[in-house]
This record gives sequence, structure tokens and C-alpha cells, in this order.
Amino acid sequence: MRRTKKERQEHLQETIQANPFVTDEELAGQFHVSVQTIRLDRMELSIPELRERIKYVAERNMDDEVRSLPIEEVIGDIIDIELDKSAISIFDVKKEHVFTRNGIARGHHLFAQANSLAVAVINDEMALTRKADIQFTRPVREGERIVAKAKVIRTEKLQTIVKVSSFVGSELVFRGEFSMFRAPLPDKEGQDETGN
Amino acid sequence: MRRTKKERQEHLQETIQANPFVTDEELAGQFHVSVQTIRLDRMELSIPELRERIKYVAERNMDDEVRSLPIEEVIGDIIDIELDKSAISIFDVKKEHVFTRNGIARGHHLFAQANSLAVAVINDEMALTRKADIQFTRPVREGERIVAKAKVIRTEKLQTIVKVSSFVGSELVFRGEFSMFRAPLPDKEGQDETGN
DNA sequence: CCGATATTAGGACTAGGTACTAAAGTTAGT
DNA sequence: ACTAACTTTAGTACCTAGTCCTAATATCGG
Repeated sequence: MRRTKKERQEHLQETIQANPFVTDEELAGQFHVSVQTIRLDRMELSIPELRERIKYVAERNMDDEVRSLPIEEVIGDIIDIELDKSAISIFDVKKEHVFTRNGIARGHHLFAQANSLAVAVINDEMALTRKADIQFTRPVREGERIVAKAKVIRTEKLQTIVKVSSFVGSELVFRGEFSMFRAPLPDKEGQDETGN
Repeated sequence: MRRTKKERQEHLQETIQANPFVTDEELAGQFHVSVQTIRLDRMELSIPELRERIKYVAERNMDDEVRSLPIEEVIGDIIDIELDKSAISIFDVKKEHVFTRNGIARGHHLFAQANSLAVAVINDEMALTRKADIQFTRPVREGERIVAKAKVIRTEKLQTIVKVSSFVGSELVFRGEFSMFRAPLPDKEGQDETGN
């Protein structure tokens, strides 16, 4: 049996923190006091009622949802390109590209920039990534500008090897070797009669 | 003025989707119908009441909180996770994920799903991708659902190897081995003195 | 015009509260 | 031991955002 009011209130705070979905009635049961006592406690601790708590949690979630998805169509701006030879793009790391926890850019954005560039440099109707071997050599932070440089290493029948190096200033932050599948014309062997 | 019931219900669905925090009364005002009509509509469309909707959103958020890294930064929906062991996520390929040219999903989306999953599965404050070795084994098309399965292979001091395999149905479409750098967050002299 | 469908109105009830008053129970101080 | 202060419990009225149900109108198509 919990004894003092203070102890109970501390415990209450923790309990609600851990599980905001608990009703006063449930809490009253747990602490062997009346619901009124729980309510007084909540007031003294300025803990809002169940519905407000839930709403608060939900609202935080909604904020995040808005900025969760987008990897834009074109990742980075291509500033120079010589088809089947080389290409350069830049990409500015903004708030939406980094982990909120530590401000470090999420890897897939660096990958996306590099991969997009590898696709763009190929002078064919179709270019698909088959394989990639990549390394993140230094974390990139919000506000930094990444310059990606792609270089076509060699081309075989249906395959092209592209190397991409990304820099922030003079520092290498990412390096990747992409094996791209290329095809002159989309010979649609698959039916599209489904409409989509 | 909206005319048919059907139109109104479609609009209703979208409205609630966009903002789950709206009450029947507000909706009735917006659509120039009575609250009862809104309630009938909700029933026909099996849209739960405001509080249930909020709760649902909040619960999704709580699930996230349990994990070390916030889920909103994950590409795809995590449907199962066992920290430091394995995780599964799904990702539906939509129009915005494919090349308009050929309807094939852009590689970086598959990468993003897999990489996110590799990050999520790691039970530490910080997880960064250091290296990845990936293969795209089959093109993925619009409308297909990708199921990514991550498996933690081994953990060393500061490094964890995660293998991710992505499937459409039973077909392997992507495979990757991620070398993740992990670390407990650089200190945070947290002040939780919320006494006021 | 009739019948079906759609809309509106109203009442009874619910959960999970707030706000308030009032009565007890408990504890401390002298 | 006795009073004052604090703490807990009880009970009432009221609130929101609904559910569930019945019944009365409106509107539309054949």
C-alpha cells in the first residue's frame, strides 16, 4: 500500500507518462483510492484528462506525418552532364532530410542523389539499377551542400558501370559503384491492359 | 452545394482522412447537412467516431515511441519488429515512385525502404549506414506491394550487419547487406524537472 | 401520385470527464 | 485530548461527442 500523498503522486505521474491511455477509474483501482482522489492529484500535477492526453499524442503524430514521405522526383539539381561520360549534381540537405534525433542526413537521400545521377548519365531509353556497392564515409548534416560526381567507367552490351563520389566541400561523404542495366527501347513484354 | 449522397460521402471520406480531428458538428456545418446525416454517412462508410480516430492515430504513435528511432522517419509501414533481431515492412509502389517512361519503380525507393528498416531494427539511439551492398533482382511496377524483411546477422562493438530481402509476392526483388554504425546518443543532459 | 430512398428531429443512454459542495477521516501541534 | 489543517471520499449537476433507436418529413424516380 502506497502511503503518502507525495509518493502516490510521483507514482501517478510515472504511470501516466508510461501509459497515457489509462482512465482515472483504472488508476483509482491500481492505487486503491477513489477516482476523486486521482482527479485531485491530476489537477495538482496539472495532468490533463485522458482525452486531452490522447489528443496530444495524436497531434504530435500528425505533424510528423506531413513531412515524412517525400523523396522528390529528381533528387538534386544536375548542373553538368555529358551523356555516357560524366555528370554532376548538387543537393542541399534540409531539415526534412535529416534524422530529428541527431541532425544527420538519412542515407537514402545520398543514395537517391547518386542513383538518380547514375540513371541520368546513361544515354538510353531505359536504365535500371541492378547492383550497387556503396559507402557512407562521413555523416552529412543539415545545411550542407552535397556535390555528386558520376563517371561512367565502362559499358558492356547491356550493362554500364558508373562510379559516383559525393562531396561536401572537399570531403568525400559518399562513394558508390552502380551497375546499371540499359536497354535501347522499352520492349514491353508485360501487358498493361490492366490500366494500371 | 454538394448534391448527391455519393458525392458528399466521397468528400467526407477525404475530409476526415486529411483531418481526423474534425467533429460531426463541424462536418455538418461544412456540408450543410445535419449531424445525423453525417453520422449515417460515417456508419455507411464505417468511419469511427472522432475519439476512436484520435486514439488510433495516437496509438500508432505510441508504438513508435517504444522503439529507439521514431517511425515517422521510416519509409514503408513497419508491420513487425523485434529489436536487434528482425523487422518487416511493407511499401506500396504508387505512381509517384515509378519512372513515367516505363512504370518501373525507381531504385532509391527500394533502397530507402530497406535502409530505413535496417535503421529501425537497431536498438540504439543512433544508427547510421556505413556501407551497403545491394542488388535489384527484378523490376518492381506500380501497384505492387513490396515486403521487406530485415535480419540482424551479427553485432560487433559499434557495427551491426543487417541483411534485407524485399519481395513482391514470393519473388525476390531486392537484396542488400547493410553495415550499420551504432552508438548511444552523444550525451544529453536531460532536464525533466517539469515541476512547474 | 406512389413508393423508395434520404434527411432531419428527438429521446434515452454512454464514457470520461469538469466543477463544485459537503461530509468524513487523518495527522500534527499544543 | 482537542482543535485546526489537511486529505480523502461522496454526491450532484453539467459537458462533449458520441451511440442506438424511432418517427416524421423531404426529395426523387418511375
